[in-house]
Formats: sequence, C-alpha cells, structure tokens
Amino acid sequence: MAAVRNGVAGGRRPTLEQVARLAGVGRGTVSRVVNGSPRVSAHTRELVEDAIAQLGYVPNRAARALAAGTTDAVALVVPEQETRFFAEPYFSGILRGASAELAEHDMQLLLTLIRNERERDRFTQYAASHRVDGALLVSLHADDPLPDLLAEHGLPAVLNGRRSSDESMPYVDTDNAAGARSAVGHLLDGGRTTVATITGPPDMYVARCRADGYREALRTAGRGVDESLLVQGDFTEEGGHRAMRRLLAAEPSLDAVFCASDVMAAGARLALREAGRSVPGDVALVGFDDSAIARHMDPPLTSVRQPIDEMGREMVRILLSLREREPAEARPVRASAQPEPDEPQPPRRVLPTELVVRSSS
Amino acid sequence: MAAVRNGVAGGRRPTLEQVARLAGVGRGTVSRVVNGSPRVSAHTRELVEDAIAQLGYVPNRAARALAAGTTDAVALVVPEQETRFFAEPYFSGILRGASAELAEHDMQLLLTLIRNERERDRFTQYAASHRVDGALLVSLHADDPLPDLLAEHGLPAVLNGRRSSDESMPYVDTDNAAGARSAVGHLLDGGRTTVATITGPPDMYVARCRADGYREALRTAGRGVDESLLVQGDFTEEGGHRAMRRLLAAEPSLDAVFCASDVMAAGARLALREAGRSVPGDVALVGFDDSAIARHMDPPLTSVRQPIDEMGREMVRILLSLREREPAEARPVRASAQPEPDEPQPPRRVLPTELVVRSSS
DNA sequence: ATGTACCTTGGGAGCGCTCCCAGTTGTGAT
DNA sequence: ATCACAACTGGGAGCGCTCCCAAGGTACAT
Repeated sequence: MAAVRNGVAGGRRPTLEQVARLAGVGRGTVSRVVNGSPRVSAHTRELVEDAIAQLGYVPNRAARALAAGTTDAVALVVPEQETRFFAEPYFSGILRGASAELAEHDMQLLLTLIRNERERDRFTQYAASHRVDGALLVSLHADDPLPDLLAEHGLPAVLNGRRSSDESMPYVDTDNAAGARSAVGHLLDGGRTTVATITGPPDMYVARCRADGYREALRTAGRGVDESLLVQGDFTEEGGHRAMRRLLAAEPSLDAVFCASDVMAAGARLALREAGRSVPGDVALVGFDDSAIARHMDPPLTSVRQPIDEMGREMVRILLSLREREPAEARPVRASAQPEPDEPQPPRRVLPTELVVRSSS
Repeated sequence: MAAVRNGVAGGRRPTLEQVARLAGVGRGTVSRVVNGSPRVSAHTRELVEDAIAQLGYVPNRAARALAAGTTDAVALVVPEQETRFFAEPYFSGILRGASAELAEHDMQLLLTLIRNERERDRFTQYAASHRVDGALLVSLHADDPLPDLLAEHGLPAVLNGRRSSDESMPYVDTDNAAGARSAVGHLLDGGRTTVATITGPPDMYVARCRADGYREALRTAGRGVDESLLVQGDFTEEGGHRAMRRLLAAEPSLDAVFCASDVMAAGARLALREAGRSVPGDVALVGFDDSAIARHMDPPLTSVRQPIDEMGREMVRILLSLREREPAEARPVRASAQPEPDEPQPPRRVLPTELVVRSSS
C-alpha cells in the first residue's frame, strides 16, 4: 500500500494544530471554540473561527472519540426474526423519529440488524468496544439477554415497548390498552352488539395490553366479557385469517371485530369475504397500527394510530438524558434492583394513541 | 461467552498493551495476531490468543480508526423528500441486504436520512471527517450534488439505480426495461388488445426505462406503439388515480394497464372501481415493485419483483472492492474523466427482475 | 503597592492503536 | 566456523483530539 499521504499541496485534511497555528493560538483554545466552551474571549473566538473557515477544518471524530471516550453515535438494534416488523411503517417511523432527533444533537445512527447468535455476539463486542454511546432496542422479546449484556458493559439503553408490566429498563411505549379501549368503544358507540377481538400471542406484553383494553371497554359500557370472543392470533395475516374463521364458526351473530394489528385485520377481512360477510355492513372491523395496509384495504380500515415518529424521538431524548446521568465510563456492575438516591427510577414514557376512523366501521 | 472481563482490578477495559504484557510479548505482536497477520509464529500466536481470551480483550475501534485511518463502517444515505421510498419494502430490502453483507465483513452500517440542506451539509462534513469508509447512495435525484461532494473528499460511493444511461459512478440497478417487457408481454399473452401504461415522472431514469420496456414489448409483439396510451404519473397513489381517470376517459376500449409502480396501481385500481370496471375482468392490471400493497390489493396485484436484498448486498460488495482499489487515503482530486490504466471503468451491476403473477391479470 | 480572586490561555500528557524500522534469531550455504 | 538471508519480534513514533494544570492577565479591594 504505497499511500503517499500528503501531497505537497492541499493533500491532507487540516488538523486542530494547523488551525491553532494559523489563528496564532494554542490547541486548547481551538478545541474550546470548536466545542462551544464559554471560556474563550470573544476576540479569540473570532480569530479561531476565521481560521477554521479559511482552512475548512472539520474535526476528526475518531480522534475525538479516542480522546474523549465518547462517540456521538447510538445504535438502533433490531432483532429481526420477524420480517413483519421491518416492512411495517412502524419501523420506518421509529427510524425517522430517532434519526431526526439525533441529527439535532449532531449524532449518528448506527443500524444493527440481529439475525442470529453470531450477529448478537458481534454487536455485544461492538458495544463493549464502546463504539456507540448507547442503544435503542426495538421489538425485543421478553427473554432476550441483550439488555443485561449491555447493562453489564455500562452501555445505556432504551427500549421500545415494555417487556412486562414491571419493566426495569428505561422505555418508551404507547398506551396500548387505551388504544384498544377507544377502538372497542367506537364499535359499541356505533351500535354493534357482539364485539369480538383477535389478539396477539399472549406471551407478548403488548398483546395482553390490547386484550385488556378490549375487556375494559366492554365493562365500561356495562357489558360482560365473553372470553370465547377473544381469539388468539399471532400478528400475521394468516393467523388473522384462521382466527376469523374460528370466530365465524363459533359466533355467527358477531357484528364487529377488533383486531390487535392491521395485518391480522387484513387476514380477517379475507375470511369475511370468503364467508360472504360484508364490511362494514355485516361486520365492522377495526385494526391497530394504522399501517399502509389499513389505508389500502377495501374498505379502508379504521385503525388505532400510534405516534411512532414521536416514539423514536423520545427514545433518543431519554437515551441522551441517561448519558448525562452516568458518564460513559464503564461503571461497576451494580445490583440493578438497587437504584441510587439521585436516580429514583429509570425514565419512561407512555404516549397516547389516536383512533383513525375509516369506512370499515 | 462467559468472559472474565475484568480481573481483580475492575473498571477499565483491557488494552493491547495489557494483553501484550500478560502474553509476554510486544504490542506489535498482539496487533498482528488480532489482525490475522501471517507473520507470527504459531507458538506466539497461541500465547497471545490465550491472553486475549483470559482478559476478554476487545480492540478499541476508535483508536484503530485513528491510527489506521479506516473505520470499518459505511453510510447508507437516503435523501428523504419522498416518504414513499421509506415505507416501501424496497428500502427495507436494501437495508437488510446491505446489513447482512456488511456483517459478514465485520463492518457497521450507519444510516443517514437527509431531509434538508442542513442535514446534507452535516453528512458531507461527517464524510469529510472520514468517519466512514464509503457510502451507499439510495434514491438519488439526478441533480443531487452529493456524489460529487463525496468524490471530492475521496470517499468511495455506490449508487442504487442509475441517474442516467451513462452513469459515471459505480452502481447497482435492476433491469427495469426487461421487467416492464415481461409485464407487458404477459398482458399481451393473456389476450389483451389495448394495453396502456402509467409511467413515472420522465425526469427519473427508472421511469423512462420502464416506459421504454413497455414500448419494446409492444413492438416485439408486432404492435404499434400508441403514444397516447402512455400517461404520466408521479409514483404516488393520487397520481395513479388521476392517470387512470384520464386513460378511461380517452380510451374506453382499454383492457389492460401496466403501472410503473404498485402504489400507482393502487390508485389506478381505485379509479377503475369508481368507474365500475372490474379487475381483471374488464381491465387487467400489473404493477412494479411487488410491494406489500400488491399482495393486499383486491384482487392481489400481479407485479414485477426486483431482487432487492441482493441489490443491497451487491452494493456493499462493490463498495468494498472499490476500497481495495483505491486506499482510503484522501487521494489528490483527479480529473474524473481520466480513468487509470488498471481501473478501466467503475464497477456496475444490473440485476434481473421476475414477474409475480397474481389474480389481477 | 500588595494581595486575592477570577478569567483566559498554552501546551504536556495521554487515549489505544497501527505502522514501520531496526534488532534478534534461525536456517542453509559456503 | 562464517556469512547471507529470511522469518520473527519489540517498541518508538505518531494518528488528532480532549483533559487538565499551571502560567499569565486583569480587576478590584485592601
């Protein structure tokens, strides 16, 4: 590799040192100016800024990372067994929100898809080598060891969605129960009498929340909850299809269904069509997520919208606030059950949902 | 991976130096082992590997980046005026493919969404500070200055899709004309007589290619091309809707339409429904992209699939090969029109498409 | 004047790694 | 035994930045 590093003229990128020389000041001063420290006189600052502009100086991030032990980058980690997650606007919403918020803080987003054991190890190593200042964890399964691994390495992390009702890590979630309540309430308000629901897998907390919301809405309306009207799906179209067929067979008088996801609603819609039931004439349908699918269904699907972009943004905000609390240094592994006095509990945020009414209900 | 990460003296992460001390060798030797250099005796290598395992050593990437001038990360850049791009499986496919290929090379993916001027500047700076070894550019407009800016900074880049027929940069594209030909050929084979097309904006090369494919297919079948059957859309649903209405008004006898994107096909479908035309009975419909929308339309849409994952992978492969040709060092800005003897022309790759036949045709 | 307190400033000391040049050792040929 | 040559190995010299301490200035009170 015969790299001729510096051409005679204009080859290499200018360094702090060169800026300092040109401005006639010391390195430290330039560093202060670049980092916006207030401890620089106005006059000197101007001098340095001129030199920076003249040279087109851009700080070398690698050097900064090495010297300061901070990287100005966070990882967005997506365990990706489920392609589902990926194609959904959900993902892109998180991405967009997180990216926008990070940009405002002049930080970078590292995207990490974890497909298998090997890639998880790879990421753990990466985190261990402190190439990122924190991690946003998305679509995590309850038994994923990743959060613990990160905590062990002293890397701050924020979850998207709780893994259980007593989530111990910082998280951002939507109010799934409230969303479900509004959906079911809407169906009842519309005069529907027999409202069923197609749920997600019960080992997912989000699915339980939505099912609970369904029950609460019925109780609030003074109706009893017929557990046979809760049928389990798995967040896939095929699962929604099966669930709907089962419902139709068991409960012919059914006139409304709340599906815990749009994708399942699409499957349910198909089953209804096959059974010759019209939507919303015979059966009203409501989904969850307000995805592209919802808009393109026939008829367009009423659905519960989550403020996804905002979730992404909020995750970043929390992550950054975390960083301020505990310096990026690897802290000793401490019993996580024992919070410190000035850190009463991990920050968390639950965002509201909104019902988008379309013609399926 | 029960690495005993920190010996008695907890706290900091082990360094090369510590590994060297423990193994009783020099820093250079450990570095060689870590980087898989062959110039180390088997015995010494074993010694070092033991020490690494014992200490749970993970190289500090920031230090490596600084010392070696290389970062083991590439940026995926998405100028995002068009949300379209983002929700589509197209994006996630590229992402998935690129991520998988990068993981195999132990490299990281930096995702950069560029929403405005400010963010573009930010990225340019970032690239200039050499925090990435290269860039994957996706969904670029023909007049985007980004490629030139990157070239100026000596940062290798690969495009997704050509900007014109004589693209000067390395790129990966699909054979859009061939895809269109197969779609239109399929419609003709099905006995359709009056086949129209809804095109994309003519200032996008991809749109022109698909329109050309449409023409070629007609000619190949021995039919003339009636230019009034080419109606311009803009890759949005609304545009597809408008275009279809125009077509229906101008050409009542029409019995097939090839849409240059699924999204436009969805709009067209709506217009057909409004006009009381059945699909595929009265009018056959074919889209392009094979997106989620295609599968969920009623009836499911026949569409042209592109090997998107593979495109992402291939982009990374090309980028890495580029890196080998020209060392990451900032090379002197050279006249780009003057290729070097050992670098005849930028690498490029055009991948084949596949027609996915569903019930809309 | 002298002292005190507070700012600003320069620059040494690393951060952990790679590069590369000697130095050391081992091998085979003379 | 001697020499040439190759194969290993150690460690100095940075990479460009931040951190931090001490030096120098300035302003005000004593």
